Amino acid sequence: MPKKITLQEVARVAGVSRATVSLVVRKSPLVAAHTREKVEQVMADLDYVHDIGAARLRNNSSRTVGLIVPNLVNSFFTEFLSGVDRVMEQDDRVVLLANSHDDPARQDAILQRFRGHGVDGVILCAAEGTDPELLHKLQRWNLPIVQSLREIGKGQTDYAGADYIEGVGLAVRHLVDLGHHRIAFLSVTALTSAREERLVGFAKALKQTGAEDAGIVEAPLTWEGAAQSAARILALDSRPTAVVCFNDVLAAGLMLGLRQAGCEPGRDIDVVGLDDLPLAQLTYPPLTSVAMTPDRIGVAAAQLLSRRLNAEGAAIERAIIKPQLVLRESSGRKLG
Amino acid sequence: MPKKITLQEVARVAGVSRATVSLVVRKSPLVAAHTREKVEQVMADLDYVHDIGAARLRNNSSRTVGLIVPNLVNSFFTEFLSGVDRVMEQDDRVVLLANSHDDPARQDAILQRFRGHGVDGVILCAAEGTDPELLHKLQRWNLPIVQSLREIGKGQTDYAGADYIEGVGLAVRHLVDLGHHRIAFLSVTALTSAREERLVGFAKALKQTGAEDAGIVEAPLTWEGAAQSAARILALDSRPTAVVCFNDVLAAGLMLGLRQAGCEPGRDIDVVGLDDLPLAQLTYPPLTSVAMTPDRIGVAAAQLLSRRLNAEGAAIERAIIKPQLVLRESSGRKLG
DNA sequence: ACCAGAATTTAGATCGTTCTAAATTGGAGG
DNA sequence: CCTCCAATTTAGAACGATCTAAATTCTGGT
Repeated sequence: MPKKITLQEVARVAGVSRATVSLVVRKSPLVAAHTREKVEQVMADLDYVHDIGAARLRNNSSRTVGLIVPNLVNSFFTEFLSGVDRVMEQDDRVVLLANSHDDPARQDAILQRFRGHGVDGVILCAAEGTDPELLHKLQRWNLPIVQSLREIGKGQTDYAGADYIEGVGLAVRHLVDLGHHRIAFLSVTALTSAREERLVGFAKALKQTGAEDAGIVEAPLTWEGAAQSAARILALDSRPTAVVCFNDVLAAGLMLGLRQAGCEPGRDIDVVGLDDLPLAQLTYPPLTSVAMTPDRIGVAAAQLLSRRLNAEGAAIERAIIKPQLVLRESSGRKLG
Repeated sequence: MPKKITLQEVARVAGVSRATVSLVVRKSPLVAAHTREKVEQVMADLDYVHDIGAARLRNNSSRTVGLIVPNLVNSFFTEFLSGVDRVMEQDDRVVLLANSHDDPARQDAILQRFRGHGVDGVILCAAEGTDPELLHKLQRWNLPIVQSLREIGKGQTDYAGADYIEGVGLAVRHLVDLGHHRIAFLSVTALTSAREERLVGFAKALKQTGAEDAGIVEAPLTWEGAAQSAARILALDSRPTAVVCFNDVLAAGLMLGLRQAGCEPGRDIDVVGLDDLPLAQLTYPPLTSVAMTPDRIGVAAAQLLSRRLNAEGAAIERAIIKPQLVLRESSGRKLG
């Protein structure tokens, strides 16, 4: 087993001091051009790798960030993840990924683990039921944090998210434009800021347009759950002519359930989803949805974190991505 | 800014030496019960966090593994990822995630970055076109590696994957059982072991069952590409009565394209996918698919890596997950 | 040739841990 | 009370980098 190549070793071969090699590694302008060249040559020859862990010990920057998501099966989060990764790679940082499974205890454990690994900062999509006290703890730990997609302790940290109030508004206004009056909302049982925001958006849009709230039905966040909720939606006192759904997965499940109940989505009842995941194009009928571009949110979150890592005391900032309505066939036939 | 709590500090407060605290942290049986208790109390009081980076510097184990995937939008990979993460969390390791975007150069850069961060090992889903020489490089670097889902240099490293030969076989046999004779295969353009394996499986299954190869059509790995390939499939010399698809995304796209061409999947032509992603349940008609349980593959890959990290010189091992046919409505009506 | 000041280079301490080898403590047996 | 051995505890040197402050080498101007 050949021994590890260290700064020391490179220095010896290049005939300079450790400190000089260190400067070269960090691309300091202090070192003379010809020395730099020689050292770089030697580094290449010896296949030297800069040990970032050792460096962090001294200078306190691990070029590492933690990312905590509540879930890895929903492609909304994975697209988000993809956006984060892209920016971090560009920034030459590495992403430590962890899945909280929407469990605050697990989330705590993950944060401790990340702390132990010396991450420079964390992007957090808070687990359902997270105690807002967590933010103070992070502050005490001096761990820079950006929240995303879900927010606890509104406005206390940087935040990147989508404008779901506007998103639901787009959906409702679209339906009203088509002539709908009685609109239902298919929500979820999980208590997150994501849910609250959409409900607020729904109420607001109804008031704005004068449409009638045909009822809010809750389902677990799976397509099966949504399929089962179809019956409950069809049984609402004032039967809705259109349904806005918490997200595309629920919308897809709902359409399945509706069709099983003999009610054809897009003809007998209109359905609109939120998020515009790829699957929205593959359902039958293709699903009208409001695009939330999770990858762009991921990019925004990553940029917010980079900014904060570079400028310690920067003011708290929010990046809210504007949603966009994407018309497909689950809604759109003009009504009477 | 309160100064960082270190072993030294804990030792001072507890009235013991640094070394003793270190032993407590690592749960060594050497330390006396009452000392251990006192030290643990102090650690809790001071909110001490074990600096794993510093530890690694001395003992060479970072409790960190790298995971490289070629893609983060395909939910096959994210379920895989989810499985890996679960095992690693249990094992108290942290996952460094990176996306190679199927680009070998980027993949190289990622490996260098991981090396700099001192990962204990890597799980690699090799990018398309990766030079098999890479394996030797990794060996020289002394970096333990497990390949998964895609394999370069067959049999040279641990590998976890699905049995796509058998998977395609299940699909074909199912179709033949239904009475199909002329079966086409919708493949992809990307040159990976994943593709080769399926083509082998297709050829083998045809021979086995005596069914006729109605043609192999290639599409880019997107549902749009697959939709466009529908026309080409319908125009094959010997028009197929059933199509087996590279994966569910292509199958879903294909069904869309077929329907646009006035050909109803599940009635006029049967379609079978591979992978059984969640979306297979949401397409119309619901897609018959062969379940590859990517999360289980992820679990297997993670376990292989753990094993290797614990036992340096272990023999090379392969974990091949058995596929399972899931019947839905895109195939199944008995033919003449 | 000499000197000030800029441009480079460097020695040595330090980051927070673990390792090695040795020191200390405590009991049992004589 | 002393000896010996096992059970604990510890001092001090690593690990591979960066920082500080000081030393050295270059300049050009006189």
